[in-house]
Amino acid sequence: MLKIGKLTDYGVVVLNELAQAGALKLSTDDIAGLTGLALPTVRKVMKALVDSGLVMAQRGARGGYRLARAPGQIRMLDVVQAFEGPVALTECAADDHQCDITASCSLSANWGGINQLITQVLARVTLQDIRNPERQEQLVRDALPLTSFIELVNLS
Amino acid sequence: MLKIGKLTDYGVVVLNELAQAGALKLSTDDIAGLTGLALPTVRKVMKALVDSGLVMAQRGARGGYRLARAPGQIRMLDVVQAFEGPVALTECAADDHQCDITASCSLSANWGGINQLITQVLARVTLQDIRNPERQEQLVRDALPLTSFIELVNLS
DNA sequence: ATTAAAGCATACCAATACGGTATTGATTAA
DNA sequence: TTAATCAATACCGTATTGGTATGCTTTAAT
Ligand code: SF4
Ligand code: SF4
Repeated sequence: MLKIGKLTDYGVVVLNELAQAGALKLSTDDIAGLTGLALPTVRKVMKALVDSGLVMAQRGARGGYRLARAPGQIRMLDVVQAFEGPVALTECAADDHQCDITASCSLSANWGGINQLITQVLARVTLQDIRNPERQEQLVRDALPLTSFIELVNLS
Repeated sequence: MLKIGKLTDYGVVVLNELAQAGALKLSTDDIAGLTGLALPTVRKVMKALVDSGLVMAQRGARGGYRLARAPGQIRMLDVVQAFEGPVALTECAADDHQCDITASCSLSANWGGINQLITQVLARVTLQDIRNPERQEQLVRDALPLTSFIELVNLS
């Protein structure tokens, strides 16, 4: 089950709530209440989001969190990277990392393509997109040209 | 670090070797030797590949493994599913599974789009593609139309 | 039939990653 | 000064994963 971490998922949920709130600052409590997440979990999520620069935090009384940019400027890729680091499908794709057989592996260089494709997809879907169910179908429909193109290539 | 499991990765490496061998059957020992993987690991990998129908096994003396279909007909999606089950980026995307807050989560329905996009990508890259480094760049280049299209959508 | 070469199935273990929780400290507005 | 709020760190239990070992079943060749 190829999946992203729960925390990453929660991150998106929180971002969604922040987008809803707009200019209004939300406290940790607010977020916990709105999302149904446990308080400590929210803290952990917020730390990652703040560290990555996706949300701004203001502390002290009447503080809270707000988005650092417009929802249309927050890419899924940013969120994923905030929680899970760089996208590297294989070990050898990550910097410095290399698996036991990297030396003799004839494919170590060949994963780059898929890696980039996945990255592209994540980079092009924004928080705004994911907030809007109608756009979901649109995205998939738009991807069809890609698939048919590759199909042609494969016939060669 | 969004990644696939090592076993999945190894699966591709093995498939690559089988593709190279063509009609010739490879034994577990052969595969271990060619790839540099440990014998028990190869066994585990082969089980998944056979169960999923991607490779045929013939047992007994002079037995061995060979691809069940042409490399161009083996999709990365098939391999990933063979090792990791269905592609479900979030908990709620998998059948029956649902996270603690699914009930109150406003985004539970909205991950479908990305999920399908990722699936599409994996479905359209074949073993043949990944064996050929030159095709890597081609694939990424072909993806550009998709990205520019989405860019336009985002401006609305 | 016998035998040896293979694949098959299962069970087990260790390490890591992950999710979740608690505690304490640092800021800042009122 | 004080209360509200975020920040930092540290901890722990569990689940997953990767890796290993062992014994059994099938089959071709002789
Ligand atoms: S070297 Fe080969 S087996 Fe190792 S991570 Fe890279 S692709 Fe996978
Ligand atoms: S319900 Fe919401 S939080 Fe739970 S898995 Fe689905 S999207 Fe993620």
